[in-house]
Amino acid sequence: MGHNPEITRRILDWYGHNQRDLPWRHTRNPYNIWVSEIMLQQTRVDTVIPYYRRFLSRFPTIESLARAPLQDVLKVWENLGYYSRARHLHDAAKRVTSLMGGVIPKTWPELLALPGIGPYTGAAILSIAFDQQVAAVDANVRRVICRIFAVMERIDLPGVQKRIHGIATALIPPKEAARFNQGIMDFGATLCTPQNPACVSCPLQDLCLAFKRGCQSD
DNA sequence: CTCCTGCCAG
DNA sequence: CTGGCAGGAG
Repeated sequence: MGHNPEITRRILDWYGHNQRDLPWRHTRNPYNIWVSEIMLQQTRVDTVIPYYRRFLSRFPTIESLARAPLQDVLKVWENLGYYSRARHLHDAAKRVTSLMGGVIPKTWPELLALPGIGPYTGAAILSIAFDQQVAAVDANVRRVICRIFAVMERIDLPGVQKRIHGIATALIPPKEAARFNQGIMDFGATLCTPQNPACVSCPLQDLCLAFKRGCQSD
């Protein structure tokens, strides 16, 4: 579909020089990655960091989380908002511990069956923690791809979503899904932003169809 | 599909 | 103060 190794190369290269030093980037522990991804839903990186640290120091393993009373979990989650995320996380930890021997599943259907894990979070865990070749497509990735490939259709149409996902998948370099997914997300979060993207300093400027057409705001 | 949640920009 | 966002649930 949109297989373009040059785009991939430049994103990886950009990421190599510009990646943010975030606590969850120092681990591949699936439980830690999972906690970070749940917290990152609808919540900014800067807000999440202290909660992530505190949560993992209180509940360092999935078993310790599963064992804890919900009230304790909610207490650590206090003021982070979207408390159903904490309830679902706790619920899922109990299921994994009691039904799956405490091992976080490595397959799409098993992961998606856990509460709080949808298509995005499932793909993030599979790629970042388990090195599987799946695209983790969040709002940042959608925006970046729509710009580079000048996807002008309404982004909420299922067919368009499918096409974006196909492009994202085609861009993943062999064996590097973890780095690429995080790279393109960082790229969208810090450079190819919703408003006022930094096109002047963008390493993809000459390949970006939206820039070429002067419509990066659409 | 519609709804939900809190934050944050307008 | 309103409305848009964003990912998942129902």
